Amino acid sequence: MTTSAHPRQLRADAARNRRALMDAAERLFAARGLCVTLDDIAAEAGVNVATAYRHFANKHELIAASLRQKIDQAVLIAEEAAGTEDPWEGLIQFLERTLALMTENRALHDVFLPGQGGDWLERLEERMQPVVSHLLLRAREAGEVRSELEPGDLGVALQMLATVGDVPVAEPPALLRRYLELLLAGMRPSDTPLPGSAPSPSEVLAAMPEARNLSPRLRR
Amino acid sequence: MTTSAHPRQLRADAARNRRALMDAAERLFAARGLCVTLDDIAAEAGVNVATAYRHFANKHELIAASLRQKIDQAVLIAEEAAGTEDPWEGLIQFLERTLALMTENRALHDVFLPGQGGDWLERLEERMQPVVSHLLLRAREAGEVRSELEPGDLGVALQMLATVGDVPVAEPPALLRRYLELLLAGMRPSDTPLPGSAPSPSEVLAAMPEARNLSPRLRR
Amino acid sequence: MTTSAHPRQLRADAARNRRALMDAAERLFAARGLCVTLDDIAAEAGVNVATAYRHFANKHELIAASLRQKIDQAVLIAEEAAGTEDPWEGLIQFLERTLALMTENRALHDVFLPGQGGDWLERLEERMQPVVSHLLLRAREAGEVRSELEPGDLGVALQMLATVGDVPVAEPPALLRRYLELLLAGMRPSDTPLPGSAPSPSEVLAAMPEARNLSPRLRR
Amino acid sequence: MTTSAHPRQLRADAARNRRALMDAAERLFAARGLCVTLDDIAAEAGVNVATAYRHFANKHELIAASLRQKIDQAVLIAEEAAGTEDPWEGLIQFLERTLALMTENRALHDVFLPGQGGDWLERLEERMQPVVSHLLLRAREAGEVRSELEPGDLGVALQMLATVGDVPVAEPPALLRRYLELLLAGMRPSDTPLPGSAPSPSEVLAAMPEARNLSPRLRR
DNA sequence: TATGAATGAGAGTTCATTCAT
DNA sequence: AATGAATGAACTCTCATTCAT
Repeated sequence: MTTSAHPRQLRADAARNRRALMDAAERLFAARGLCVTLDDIAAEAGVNVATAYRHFANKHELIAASLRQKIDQAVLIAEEAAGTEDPWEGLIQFLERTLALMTENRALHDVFLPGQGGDWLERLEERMQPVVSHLLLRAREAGEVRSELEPGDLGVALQMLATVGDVPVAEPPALLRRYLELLLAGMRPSDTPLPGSAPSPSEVLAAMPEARNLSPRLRR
Repeated sequence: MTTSAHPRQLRADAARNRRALMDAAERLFAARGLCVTLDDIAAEAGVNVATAYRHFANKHELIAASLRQKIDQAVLIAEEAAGTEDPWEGLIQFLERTLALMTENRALHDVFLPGQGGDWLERLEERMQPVVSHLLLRAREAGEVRSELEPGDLGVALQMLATVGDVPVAEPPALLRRYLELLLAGMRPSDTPLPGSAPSPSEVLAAMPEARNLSPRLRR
Repeated sequence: MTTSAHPRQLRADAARNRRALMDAAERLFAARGLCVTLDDIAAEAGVNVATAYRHFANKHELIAASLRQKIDQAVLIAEEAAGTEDPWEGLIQFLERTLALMTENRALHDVFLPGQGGDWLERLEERMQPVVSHLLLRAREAGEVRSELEPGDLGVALQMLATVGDVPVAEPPALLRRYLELLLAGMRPSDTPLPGSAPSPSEVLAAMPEARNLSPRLRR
Repeated sequence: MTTSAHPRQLRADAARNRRALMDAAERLFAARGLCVTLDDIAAEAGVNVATAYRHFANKHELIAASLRQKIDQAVLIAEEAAGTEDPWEGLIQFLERTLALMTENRALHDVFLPGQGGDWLERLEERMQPVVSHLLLRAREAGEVRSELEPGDLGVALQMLATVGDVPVAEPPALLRRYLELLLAGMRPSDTPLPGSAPSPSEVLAAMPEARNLSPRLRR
């Protein structure tokens, strides 16, 4: 029922609509969370709901698309951080900027994802994994962080820090900085190694979504 | 009519139903979050929805009652931890057990709180604050943790760790343990002090609620 | 299921409760119309809803009982008016005082009555009919009113005037007086007789109820 | 979204549905009063409730729309009556035809009107006032009615007569005619003037509504 | 292809009435 | 006889999704 095999190139107006929808979704998700109505998003984009359904099979898909976009930015951030001279600074920069990206959009860390959207998660993993691994290995080899620290740990750290963004204080960035510092301190080499092992990147990703904030309707 | 003003003694069957409702609510909240419908809760409890409304003025009240219960347990945990010999062990025990409590019930960390229910939050703060302060001061004075660590930091740490509970791994407790250890390492005395300052306990509490997972209907 | 054949004499406390319920009903109906809940009435009376159901088979019965009471007063008013010296003054007095009774209680003229309650209507008719007839005949014979005026016309006149009570003016009685006077002027002997004929008293009574203001629930 | 802001041209099927809804509403309001449920109206119209909500923001809006329609007809009637040769006949025609309109639809005289809908009431007054004034002044100047009769009196007269429509007789029009005649007789010039003064038109209008027959839910 | 319109399946809440103590 | 508690059937309104133009 969906446009079987979208041609690579959309008609100009269709592409414009798609973009308008994604932008609207990003704005509204960021402002009001995932519970905004598709009607609202369509209205914000200046198109009809049905048009939204021509571009996205359902609300999940639109959310996924909105996130995918953010994720592209995240990959970029990681790559830039990996290009830094100092391994330790690179790590910090990666965490800080990714965090900023996440907290800009509340949808990004209380998000969704059931079943089918999974593919983009995997593609994310493919792209993210090598650069984050590199970022971390560099730091490990330079003796800046504990040797048992794994890429998955960084993902969890980001998730945990994103949580801090919900605390209503006057200076959110300062608060984030405080707990980032706390975690960084914990990551430093130590005599007592961390127990257990990090989750795999795909497990971390599966957590991010975690279906929070979806209306019951979508849980089914 | 409301929860608070209930007569001292309920009739046997009413008490049974009330208990069944709270248990059902706890189970479903824990399993599916706060977005479960009252119909579902009532069904799970084996009573009619209207019965739920006899016991709780509205959905908020039921949620509040369910949480209040958990919170009593949390206070107890903190008190027991404060009774421990070793300050460091006490801190660990407090964090571990509170965390277990929180992860048992997903409602507890994506919870709510609109308007009038606010009173119990404050009562929680009143009861929790002194014992947690004591717990932390002891550890600080014993030189076990950084001197700039404040009670609010423990609250944030709990929130962050609760997030970890959402990561879908085979051994959730092991994962929690890993990141608890990471945070504990970060809390140890250090030459580079943490920047900024901790949020006040009431800010931390206000974050816990954060209206996540409430059905849009209840957001109003 | 109802107390089959209530003994003439109720137990003292039962009688007290019945009275309390009727009084409460009268107060609340007068103040808020027939849409008040039985729970509210019971609460106002200081008893439980179930007690209300012991005394009255359903809400209709309570309403009926509440009205019956008013109607007894109406009969009394008619009898006193019939005892007046001047026929014309008697008529006026009857209309004025009955009107006052009706407007005191908004339930009385936007009231109800489905099926079974009908018996009291008939008993009302039996008692009211002769005295009103007498009141009117006297006035007709004295040449004070048109000869084609019938008892039913007075009923209709009362209904119409009661409507006036709903107009929100500073001086409701003055307004009533104005239209009473208008109707009285119309009732005076005239060369052009009124067309048609008056409804029978029972038709007038059936109109009074007229099921206005009953919640859909009761319409069934 | 609301009625008022509808695009000039509805699509054919939407217009059909809108019409069906208004017709159904008119039928059911006329037959059972304003307490009918939207579900019932939608069912009668052969559409889903949600469709009703697409056309009318809520029950109030539907009621208002239904009445507005009737009111347009009422203004037309008044204008035609004002165009009559004979002042007295014009007055009679106005009352008779308006009455017929009102009794056709019981919603019209036990109607409502909360808050924002108020504008149409005022617009009604603006349109109705001048023509009714003219109608009455003509008759007064021609010596056909008492000189103290005011426009507001006609409004009250209509309300009172509409009440008569509730009396369940074989020939309702004949009954109405009888009491119309009674009131007309009372309006004729007389030596004893009417006491008090007429309510203002807006007071009369405020009475028409009077929130009768609205389901408790809507009373809020 | 994009739109306006329609829809079914709830969600939260209320109330007349009945059951069990 | 009176109560506390329970209930089922509504009622208003919403939303993700599909149909028809």
